[in-house]
Amino acid sequence: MSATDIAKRSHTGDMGARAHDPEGVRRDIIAIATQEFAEKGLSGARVDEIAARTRTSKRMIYYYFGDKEGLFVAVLEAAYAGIRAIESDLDLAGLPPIEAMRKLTEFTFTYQNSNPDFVRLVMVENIHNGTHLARSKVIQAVNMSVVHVLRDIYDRGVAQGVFRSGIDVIDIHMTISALSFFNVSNRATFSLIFKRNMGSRSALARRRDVVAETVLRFVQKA
Amino acid sequence: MSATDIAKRSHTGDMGARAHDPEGVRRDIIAIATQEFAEKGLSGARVDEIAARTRTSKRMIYYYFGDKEGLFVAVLEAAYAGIRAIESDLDLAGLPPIEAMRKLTEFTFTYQNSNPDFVRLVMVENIHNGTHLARSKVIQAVNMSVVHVLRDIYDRGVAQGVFRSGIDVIDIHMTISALSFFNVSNRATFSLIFKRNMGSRSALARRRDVVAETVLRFVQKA
DNA sequence: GCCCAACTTAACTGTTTCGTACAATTGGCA
DNA sequence: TGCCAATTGTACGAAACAGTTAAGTTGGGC
Repeated sequence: MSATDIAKRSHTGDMGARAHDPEGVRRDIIAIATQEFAEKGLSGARVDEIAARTRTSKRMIYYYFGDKEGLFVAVLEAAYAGIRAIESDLDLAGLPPIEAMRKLTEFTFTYQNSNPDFVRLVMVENIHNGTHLARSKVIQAVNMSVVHVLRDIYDRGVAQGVFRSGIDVIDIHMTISALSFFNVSNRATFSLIFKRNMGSRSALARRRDVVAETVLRFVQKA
Repeated sequence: MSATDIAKRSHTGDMGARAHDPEGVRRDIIAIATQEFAEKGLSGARVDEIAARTRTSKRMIYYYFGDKEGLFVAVLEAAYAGIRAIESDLDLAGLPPIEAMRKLTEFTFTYQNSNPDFVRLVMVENIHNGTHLARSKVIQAVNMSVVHVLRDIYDRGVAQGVFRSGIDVIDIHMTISALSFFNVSNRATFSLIFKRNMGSRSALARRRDVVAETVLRFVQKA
């Protein structure tokens, strides 16, 4: 938000965009709105507040996103798109099943703990019963890729005799997600009740290992 | 919370309360507010709406709870008090460690899935970083009882050689909570993305068993 | 029976907040 | 160059909303 006039310059001539920079404005609005919605929820966030922190004005929010809910949908879409992009870079197909499963679990845990905004947006959306996600066409297919990755790992594990058979991969994914998600979503109340700092570097590293072990013990044959 | 007019009668003459029924009014307000806050969040819920659904008026909310946040704190306290009451009736000390651990896990899972309002209130409170829970003196000790129950089960399991040693009981509790909580908190988005009805009777029973198995595999020696 | 404190009601207030009307600007293109 | 469509800024409206004012009512103790 500081010296942001550079973006204009760097644009090639593909589309007129110098003082007019619709994409940049969109991204700017979404970035700020992400923070506000994640921090205060859908009803708690204020359009005026978002607009004030943007490099542009409130009028632009309505111009690009229609209304507050339209903005929220766009924010959700951007958030889900973020995790997908990184997920595909993991290259788990090359690893032995056990290592791959551990790495996938650790990645999920670390990603969610490093991106509390993402987790909180999903919480907010769930409070609203997923109505905005349902409205979005883009997101539906996004997380399905994880299942394919998981399926490959699991099937290889069963074939090699290191994983027991008969497990639903969605169950595995649900377990990995739940254990990773909870550490962020319930950090405030849990830390308070049990007097733990769940956010410290060491606590996170320890819990990450426990989660990975939990998942492995669930799928392994032994 | 249903037929609650008995309380009036049972009141001794310590304080006048017949047409004046402060406790009844309080409970009524809290019951309605619980639904509204759970459904729409702290900012999303409307005091006027809560008041309208109450048998009394908006002025009473301010009379008894000071302001909207005071009401939310009272709602949170009531919600946490609910789970504690039932938890102590489980009598797990009499069961062998493995059975006790399974029963505790199944109870937690079933309770949370049967009380989505409780789960959603905790979600809402976490979105607000636990500031209201921190303000409440009552709740701090509440959930600690679970840890004692768990400690007893775990220690007996280790002593009998069926559980491996060196596990932090808070980790066990966190795992049980996470796996139970997620099934309610993320039901909307998860069901949508993976096209599963996580709320059906059969899906719940199946998942409950998977969760119990996950916990047992985590603590058992084998 | 009457007085007082607890309780209750309805109408009201001052802000906050989403959303819009309308004017103005900008840059590509004919 | 000058037009046109895509943007952008300013000021405002109308409704929603948390919280309050002020005037009761109710019932129990004296």
